[in-house]
Amino acid sequence: MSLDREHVLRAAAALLTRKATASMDEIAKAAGVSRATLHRHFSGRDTLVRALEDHGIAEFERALDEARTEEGDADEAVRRLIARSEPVAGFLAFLFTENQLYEAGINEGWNRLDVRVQGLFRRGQEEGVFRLDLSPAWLTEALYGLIGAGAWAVQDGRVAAKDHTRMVSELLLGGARRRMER
Amino acid sequence: MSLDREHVLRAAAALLTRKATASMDEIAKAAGVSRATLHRHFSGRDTLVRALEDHGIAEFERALDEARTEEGDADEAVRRLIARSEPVAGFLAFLFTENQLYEAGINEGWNRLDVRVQGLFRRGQEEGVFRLDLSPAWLTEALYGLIGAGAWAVQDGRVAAKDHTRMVSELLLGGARRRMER
DNA sequence: CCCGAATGAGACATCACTGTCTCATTCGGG
DNA sequence: CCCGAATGAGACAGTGATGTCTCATTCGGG
Repeated sequence: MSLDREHVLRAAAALLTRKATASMDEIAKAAGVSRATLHRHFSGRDTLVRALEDHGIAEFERALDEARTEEGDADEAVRRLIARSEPVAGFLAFLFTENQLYEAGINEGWNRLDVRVQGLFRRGQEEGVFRLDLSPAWLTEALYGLIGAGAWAVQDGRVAAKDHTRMVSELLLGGARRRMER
Repeated sequence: MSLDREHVLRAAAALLTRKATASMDEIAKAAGVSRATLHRHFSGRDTLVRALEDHGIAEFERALDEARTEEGDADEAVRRLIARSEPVAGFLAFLFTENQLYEAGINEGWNRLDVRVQGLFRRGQEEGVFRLDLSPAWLTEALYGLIGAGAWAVQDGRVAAKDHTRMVSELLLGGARRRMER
């Protein structure tokens, strides 16, 4: 049942990320359902967008939980987080471009995640794993941006799906990690 | 004369990046002109978006020229490119999110730039400056993503404007550069 | 100071999208 | 096999945005 819902949301996120002005008709077609059915599941565009935001936030929070970001080396934790986020990268990309969420009331949910991610980078700095001249806020922003860019590149065939996690991890960690003195 | 145009385009890009469904009325207000005047400059929304794309592409191409990306060390060239792109980062962010350009006919212009940026990263790899396990295509995508994320973070007050270039450069180059054996 | 050009404000018809409805058809569990 | 639930297709009115127009006002160079 909710597998249908998941499928529709996924298609909607993919389309709206690429074309934010898409009509309900286009979204329905992209999801492979009729406009009537789309309306039965999500009464109106606002509801759909809200569901997209909620679902994306919930899924990313789950990734954050499963990655156990408080445990182990910070760089390994970041790597786990990216790997866990990969399946929901499409939703992340949507949330990232949908900056409109900074005017509605979704802030609380999103901010909660933001704090956790920033906390992870801060921990890495305190433990001497990450360089100190790049702020946690920026590293967080960069994480979102790179995951989104990666998802988009995969979806567009410019990068192989199996390389997504490695590409994002290597670039972000390579830039964030402190040079080993040696 | 065209300073007005530049101003309007800049405001439109900033607004549309944040809220892609903004009405012409909202865009006009954001630019500080009346809807009638906005219409006198750009006859219709399509025209405006097209102008935004063209202007963004032209400006980025200029940044590419001025950075002289064929000269000197590749990593320094990338740094110059990021620095030159900073003033037009807002347009870059718009182009990046406006992935719709992959269905219209703007491809040619954009592809031309894409080839040049990828070429720069490829040169860096051939000269032993950049690591080989991250493809030029991905590094290019990451460059766009990071510039966009940076512009967005600055516009939102999470990063100081003067830090934009350094933040983006350090992260991207840190991740892309080959480790010096030493 | 003057006059033409540009602008702001608003009215207006048009149009695409939206949300709701009906009805025929398909699907799937019992 | 059967029946209720879900779906697809389409019609329909309501609504908000759009594009065009007019007119009064402001602006800026000569």
